[in-house]
Amino acid sequence: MTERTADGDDESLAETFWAVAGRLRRQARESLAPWDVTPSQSRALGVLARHGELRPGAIAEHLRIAPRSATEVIDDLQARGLVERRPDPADRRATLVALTEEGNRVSAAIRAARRAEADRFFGHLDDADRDQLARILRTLRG
Amino acid sequence: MTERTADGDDESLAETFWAVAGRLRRQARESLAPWDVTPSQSRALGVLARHGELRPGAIAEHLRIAPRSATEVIDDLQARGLVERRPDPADRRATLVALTEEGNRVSAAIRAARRAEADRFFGHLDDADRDQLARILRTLRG
DNA sequence: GGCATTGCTGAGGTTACCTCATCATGAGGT
DNA sequence: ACCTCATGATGAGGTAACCTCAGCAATGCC
Repeated sequence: MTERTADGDDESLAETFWAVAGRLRRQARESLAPWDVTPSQSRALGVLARHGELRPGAIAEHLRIAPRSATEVIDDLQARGLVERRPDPADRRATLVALTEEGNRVSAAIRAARRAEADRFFGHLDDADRDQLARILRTLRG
Repeated sequence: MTERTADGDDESLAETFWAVAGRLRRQARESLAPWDVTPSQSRALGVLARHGELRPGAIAEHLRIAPRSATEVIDDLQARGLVERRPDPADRRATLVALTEEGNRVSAAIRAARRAEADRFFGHLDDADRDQLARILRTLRG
């Protein structure tokens, strides 16, 4: 049985997975607090930092969320002055989203913080386990 | 580079982890649809099925959420007739939550469905990888 | 009998998603 | 030129799953 403080409930892989997800989510939120940026916003910043200016639809694909949801994230980032929208010269229906100066700065800072956070979180694992985990997760990501 | 359909964004472990979480969440929701039960409700049912009647606070601990949040989940389950509350004879402040007949039936059915879902999801992995993953996640769960 | 503590819940808020409808533009046919 | 369908973004509105903070009743302790 091995009851400890808040359980050993283990059971399914999924169960354990969600427990870990919760922990990670809390920690991510906390580690991003200094910039007043939520986890999903920081993911969007990451995509922009890596790929340069993109259309909302493309951002949605990268984040694997619905286009409408990307609009929302972009709205928030724009409100914080971290990104700006400009018309796409190639298609007047479309919009291009790009990091602002500030967005670049914050994005870089966050990148560092996220790395530290990840180290703190995944640091309990040795290198071999971290590699295993990465490989297995990539398989599951589909 | 290896751009495919919706990216290879890989980057951090955390990033990949969330992508997997999203997929798992969607699939869980879908596989529970026949019973009109949400994932978190099904987790609560699981706890009750495993431990028998419990107080809301204890359920919260098992689920690793705030007590107030457990109240909410229990409300929903009660509204669907899957659990019932009764006064705790040992402490009149407290309440005991127990599965109803229906709750037992549904809980069993869901247990099966969840297993099938997990097989579908984690089935892409061979046994060794599944074990690795379980072990590593348990480490991270803390 | 006071007094802090515990167990639960009301009120209200947040995050991160979703679908569906709408509107402008673009691309293709006739 | 015109009509039609597809596409890009967004408005409106909804949901799940959490949270905190405040309040009430019952307990435990001195």
